[in-house]
Amino acid sequence: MIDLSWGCAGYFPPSSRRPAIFPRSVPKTSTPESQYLCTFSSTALRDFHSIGISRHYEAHETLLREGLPANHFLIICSGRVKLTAASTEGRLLLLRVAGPGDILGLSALHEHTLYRLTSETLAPCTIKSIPRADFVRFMENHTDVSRITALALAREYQNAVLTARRLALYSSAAGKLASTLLDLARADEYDSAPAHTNLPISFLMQLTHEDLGSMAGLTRETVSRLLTRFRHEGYVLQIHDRMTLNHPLQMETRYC
Amino acid sequence: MIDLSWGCAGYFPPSSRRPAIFPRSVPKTSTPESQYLCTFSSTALRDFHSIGISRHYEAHETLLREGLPANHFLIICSGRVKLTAASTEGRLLLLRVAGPGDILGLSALHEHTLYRLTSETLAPCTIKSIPRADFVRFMENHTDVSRITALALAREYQNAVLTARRLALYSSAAGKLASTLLDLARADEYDSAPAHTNLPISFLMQLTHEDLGSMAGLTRETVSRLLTRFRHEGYVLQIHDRMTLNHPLQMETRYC
DNA sequence: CGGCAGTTTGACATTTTTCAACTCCTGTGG
DNA sequence: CCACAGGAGTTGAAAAATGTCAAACTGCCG
Repeated sequence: MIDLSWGCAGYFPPSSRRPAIFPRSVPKTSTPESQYLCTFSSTALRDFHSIGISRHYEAHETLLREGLPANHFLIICSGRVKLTAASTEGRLLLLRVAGPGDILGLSALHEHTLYRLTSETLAPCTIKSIPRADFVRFMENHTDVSRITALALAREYQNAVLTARRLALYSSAAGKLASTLLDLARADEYDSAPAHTNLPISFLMQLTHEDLGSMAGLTRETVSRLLTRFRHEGYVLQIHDRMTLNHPLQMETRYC
Repeated sequence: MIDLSWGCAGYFPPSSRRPAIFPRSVPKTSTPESQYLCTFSSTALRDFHSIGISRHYEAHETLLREGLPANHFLIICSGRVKLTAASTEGRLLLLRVAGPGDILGLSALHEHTLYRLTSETLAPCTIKSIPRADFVRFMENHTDVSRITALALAREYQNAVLTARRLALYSSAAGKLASTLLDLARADEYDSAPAHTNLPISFLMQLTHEDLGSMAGLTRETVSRLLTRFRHEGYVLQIHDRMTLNHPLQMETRYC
């Protein structure tokens, strides 16, 4: 019998006052070709529960810290985790918000390296921690785990490239913010559909202006100003936590 | 007998007038634990030559193009390749210069995706092209290939994160350029040594100001101005193609 | 020698950051 | 129940920095 106590159910606690949950939808169908560790699609993963230690974390706890030796992999079973990099002066870069099935500490694939990102829970989380050596052995014994890990890494890589792109290529603040919003919306709405339609996209915006600034490389005030501008221009409609991008394509061609 | 025609010798053609080669030193010792496909350390790689097609490329040819379907992996056997992303207005982001042993097109790990970067030869190159499906099968049959690919991906990931960090966290142009130079120097000098000493670091700077600008997210003119400033302040010494960072640590704390 | 690619420098314009003040909302504790 | 503190969002004005445009300089190669 497969241990499902790691179940990656789609349930998330009601959003607290402090926003900060950016929901990436859980894969709709758990196909046999699943890309996520916690979905247990493969028989090879049956002994997944035999390694590592699972733990529950409260919101706003730090899991990994940038600069410390990378000796563990963490697998998110439930909850949301913020991945950031910090500068000495307190400036932050928010790379992404990870969810169930995501693997943290992938830097640890290389021996004797340091974590490059800090990860911090946004909501209560269940997270499995696996020592580097164990996970590497686990990977080598199970082709599937290997594949799933590679895919996770590839996702992280793509995301990092996208972030770098955004920061470097869009010289204007408006471009950076617009591209950030579009990425968030598309990541949320379609988890796989690549088609860029011009239909309005609606999604739960649970990041603060400050968080958005950290993603786009802007200050809080600039984000605020730009959002009101986008609103006036009809690109953005926001009701409470729900943000709608009315003309995604126009917005993209106009600013990006 | 192992086919060594893919040999990743450390030979690079004399630098052409147009600089642009950023030499990352080839791993000094080919340990049994080698991290590079082309070193043939593993017996499992003996049939590496049986798949894919090898080809020679001249300088300034385009190998992969951003936005096209990702259906091949390329493995650099010799030469240098520039990885860039472009915006619609012609702005460029130079993510890194890849060398022998590096794998291009890693986006292709996910099915039905597009290349996210354009790769372009900087010098004459020998490059092996492997269709997606073949390489994936190859990976699944050989644990070592799988491991090496994962490590390559992890390197790309780290690099992308570093780039994003640089672009987002160092708000001043000086910070961005300084960090770029430090990264280049350290990647060149020590391929593995993580120790950040304060000894002068000297390396072959074969990137144009424009290339540097593309890495740091700055314009050519700004790079020029900053370099003269660094020179006056004694941080940088440049004789022809050889650049020396005299006080790496001071430079880092001063600007980064 | 001419031409080209890369570099340097100046003046200027534009943009975003910075600093500061103010509002709104929520959760807490008296 | 109310007052208050604190986080988040908004807005304004001024400052600082980089981007833009333009022109001249350098060294190399044919």
